[in-house]
Amino acid sequence: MTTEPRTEIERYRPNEVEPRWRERWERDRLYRTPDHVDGRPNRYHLTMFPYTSGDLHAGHWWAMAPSDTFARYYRMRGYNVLFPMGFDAFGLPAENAAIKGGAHPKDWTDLNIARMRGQLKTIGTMFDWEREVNTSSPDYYRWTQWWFAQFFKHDLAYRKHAAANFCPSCNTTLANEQVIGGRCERCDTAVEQREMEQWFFRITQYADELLANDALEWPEHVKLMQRNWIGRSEGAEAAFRLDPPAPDGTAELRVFTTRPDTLHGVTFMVLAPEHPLVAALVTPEQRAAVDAYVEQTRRTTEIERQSTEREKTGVFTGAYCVSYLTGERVPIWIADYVLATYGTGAVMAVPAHDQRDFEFARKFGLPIKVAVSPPAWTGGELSEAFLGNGPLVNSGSFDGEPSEQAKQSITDRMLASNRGGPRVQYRLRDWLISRQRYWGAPIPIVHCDDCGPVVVPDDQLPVELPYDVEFLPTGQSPLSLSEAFVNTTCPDCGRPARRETDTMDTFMCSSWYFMRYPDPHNSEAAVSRARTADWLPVDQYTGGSEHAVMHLLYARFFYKVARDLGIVPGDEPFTRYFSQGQILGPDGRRMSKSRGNVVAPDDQVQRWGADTFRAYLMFLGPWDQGGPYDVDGIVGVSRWLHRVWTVVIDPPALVDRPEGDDARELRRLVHETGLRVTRDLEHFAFNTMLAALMELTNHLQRLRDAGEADASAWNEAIERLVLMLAPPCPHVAEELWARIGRPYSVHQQSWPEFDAALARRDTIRIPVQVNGKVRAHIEIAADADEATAQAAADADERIQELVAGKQVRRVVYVPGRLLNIVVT
RNA sequence: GCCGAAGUGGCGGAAUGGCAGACGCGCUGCGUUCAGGGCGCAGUGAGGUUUAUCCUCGUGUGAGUUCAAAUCUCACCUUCGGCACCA
Repeated sequence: MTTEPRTEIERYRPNEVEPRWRERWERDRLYRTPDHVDGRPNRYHLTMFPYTSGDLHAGHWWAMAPSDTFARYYRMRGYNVLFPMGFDAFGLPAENAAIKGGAHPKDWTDLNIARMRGQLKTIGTMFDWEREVNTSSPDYYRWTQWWFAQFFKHDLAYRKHAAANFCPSCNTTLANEQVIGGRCERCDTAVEQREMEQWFFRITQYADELLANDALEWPEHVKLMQRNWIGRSEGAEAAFRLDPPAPDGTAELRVFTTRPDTLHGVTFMVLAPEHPLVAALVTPEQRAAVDAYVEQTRRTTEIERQSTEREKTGVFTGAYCVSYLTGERVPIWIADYVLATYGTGAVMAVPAHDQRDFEFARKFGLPIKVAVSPPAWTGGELSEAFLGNGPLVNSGSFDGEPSEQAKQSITDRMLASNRGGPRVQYRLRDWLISRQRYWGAPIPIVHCDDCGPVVVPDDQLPVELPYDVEFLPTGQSPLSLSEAFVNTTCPDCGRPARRETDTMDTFMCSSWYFMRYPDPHNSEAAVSRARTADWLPVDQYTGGSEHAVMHLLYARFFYKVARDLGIVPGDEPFTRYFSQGQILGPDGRRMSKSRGNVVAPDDQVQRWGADTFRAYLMFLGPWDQGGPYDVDGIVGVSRWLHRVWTVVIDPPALVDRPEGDDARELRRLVHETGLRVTRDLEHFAFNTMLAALMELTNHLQRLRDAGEADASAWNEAIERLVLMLAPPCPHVAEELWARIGRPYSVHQQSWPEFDAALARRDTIRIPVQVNGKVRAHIEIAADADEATAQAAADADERIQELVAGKQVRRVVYVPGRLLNIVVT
C-alpha cells in the first residue's frame, strides 16, 4: 500500500487543546443551567456525589465520564439538562484522619473538597458548579437538622435503647468497619455491645409503599434486592402463658410465626439472648450458664449468627410456658440464631417443620413432634424438617385440615380468644440515626428535665458544630466534652437544659441532597416547592451498585416524607436509575492505597488527555459490570482520537461524485453508525458506541489513504462524526468543530438525525445451514423471500452435495438472518 | 450463611434464541529516514490435512428444551457487590 507523500500535518495535542476549551467554557458559563429555557424542556440528570476522601481516583472518573456523556447527549437532544455536583462531606474518615494526628476534620475536609473540585473540573463534565452543595457546610446541615425536626414533629423519630460496638480500651464507640474479627482495629481489644439511648426513624411505617417499586424504571435486580431487604412476610403473633409467671410479673411471651398451622408441633421456645425477658425468666440454677451465653453472643456478629450452617448453640433458661391453644407446657431456651431485632425476638420452635429448630432439637435432645403430614408419611421419625404443606396431624380439632387453610383457622382461633392474631412482619428495621461521633450534623434536640426531649425551633438552626473540640476517645460523644455546646436553655420553658450530643448518620445528608440542587442557596427553606416542581423527580440517576439497597431506600423514604409534607411532586425521587459496576485495580482487586494498585487519574490525564481517559474508561466494558483497569489498553483509544484528528483536519482530495459507490457506501455507513451510536447511548452501552465510532473512523481513514472522496458525503460524515464525538470527548470535539469552520459551540448543537432507510444495505450475505451447521453463504436481496433464498441455496454446489440423496424434513428461513435446511 | 450479579481467545470485551470472538490491547511477519509511547499492510481460539469459500472441537461444570443455545430451564462450581455504624 503506497501512501502519497504528504506535507507534515499538525499533531493532536490534548494537553494544549483541553485546558484552552475548559477555560473558554468556564468564562462563557456554558454549563450554567437556568431553571427555565424557552423551547427546551427541563430534565434532571444526577450522578452520586463523592465522599470527600482525599484525591479523586479512577473510580470517580468511571462514574462521572459516562453519566456526563449521557447528560450531554440529552442536552443535544434539546433538553435543558440539570447536571449538578457536590460533596458528601461528613463522616468517619475525616475524624480518623484527625485522630491520627492530622488536621482538624473540618480543615481536612475543606482541603479535600478544594482539591477534588479542581480534579473534577479536569474531567470536562458539564456540571453546573454554581449549584454545588457541601453537606458539612452549616448552610446545608442546617436543613439536615430541619429534616430531623420534621421527622420528630410528625412522630417519625423516636428514642429507644440500642446496642453499639464499644471498645473498652479506646473507650469509644466503633463503626462495624472498625471491628475486625470481634476486636478493635486499633488496639485489638475484644469489642463489646453497649446499650444506649438512641434515635430511630420509623422507616417501617413506609415499608409497604417502599416495597411497591414495580413501576420504577430501575434494573430489575436492584428492585428485587430492595424488596428482599424489606422482606415482608405474613403470619401470626401468638401469645404463650408463662408458667410460672416471671418474677417481675410478666405473664405472657409473644412470638411471631409464618407457620401458625404448625402450632401443635411446638416443643420448646427460643428467645434471642438479648430479649428483655431473659433476665427476669432465668432460674437461679441456670443463671450462670445463661449469663455466660449472653456474654458470648455479644461477641458474635449478626452475619455469623444468621449462618444456617453453623453448629447450633443455646442454653436452657429454666423457665416454661404453656400454649393457650394446646395446653402443652414447653421449656424456654435462648439461642443466638434468634435475633432480637426481628419479629418479637422470640420464636416458637417447631423442629419438625423448621430446619434450624430441627438441628437445635437434635443437638439438645428436645422432642420433635410432627404437626403437618409429609406425603406418604407413616408416622416414622423425620431425617430433616418437613417444610412443605400437607394435612394437619397431632393437632386436635384441626387434624386433616390442609396447612394453607389451617394457617387461617388457627390464627382466627387465636384472635377469637385474644391470644394473638394475624400480623405482618418486615425484615426491614427502623433506621438508627444516632452516632456517637464529632464529624456529623448535631441532632437538634435539647434535653430538659421538665419538658423532656425538645426539638430546636427552626429559627434557631443550625445547631452549629463547635470547632474547638477534643476528639480523643473518652467514652463519650466528643460533643459532650464541650461545655459551651452542651449547656443551653430549654426552647420551651427557658430553664437550663443540655443539648443532645450525638450526631446524625451521614446517610441522612445524602438522602435529600438531590432535593437541594434545584435551589441550593435558598436560605428560607430546605427545598422550595417552586423549584422542585421545575426539576423533580430526577429523570436519570446513576451511581455505584454498592448503593443499590441502603442509600436508595433511605432516599426514597425521605422523598415520601417530603411528599407528605407537600414539598415535592410525585411519589418517587428517581424515575430511572442505572447502577454502574465497580472499577478495580489492574490486579483485579478493589483499588486501595495499601495495595498500591490505585490508578491515579491525574497521571493518566497528563499522559493521554482527559478525552482519551474518559473514552477509554467507557470503552473498557459494559458500565454496569465494572472490572479491572488494564493500564496498557488506553493507547488504542489514543490512536483512535489521533486518527479522528487526522481525517478531520487533513482530508483526501474532495471531488464531486455523489452517486459513486464509495459515496453511497459512506453515506450508508454514516447513518448505520449514527443509529447504532444513538441506540447504544440510550442503553448506556458506551463501549459499543465507541466501537461503532472507531469503525466509522477506520473507514474514513481508508478513504483518505485512497486519495480522494466525494465532497458532500465526506463532509457530511465528518460533521456527524464530530457531533457524535461531542458527548464522550467534549474537548477534541469542540476543537475539531472549530477547525471545520463551524460556529461555537459544538455543545450547543442538536444531535443529528439518522435515517434507517439510508442505513439499509441492498444485498446481504447470509449463512446457509444444513442441520444447524453453516455450510455455505448466499448473497441475496435484503428483503428476499424464502423461495428466492432457497433457490440461491440450491444453486450452491456444497449444499447440493450435502442434501443429495437425503430427505428434506424442514426448512427454516429467518429473513435477514439465515436459512437452515434440516435433512435426514 | 442470606439477598443480588457475573463467568466467552494471551487480555478487556462483542454477539440476548440465528455465521461465536465485532472493536481494542498484546503478539508475529512485511513495508516505511518513523526521534515526541510512530504510521501502514497482512495474520492471530484449539486441533486436523486434502492448505480449502475445507473438516472437527470450542463460550465455568453437568444435564435438558429447540431446526438452531454464549443466550432459555434445572443442578453444581468459582468470583464480585450488599448485609443495617465505611460511604
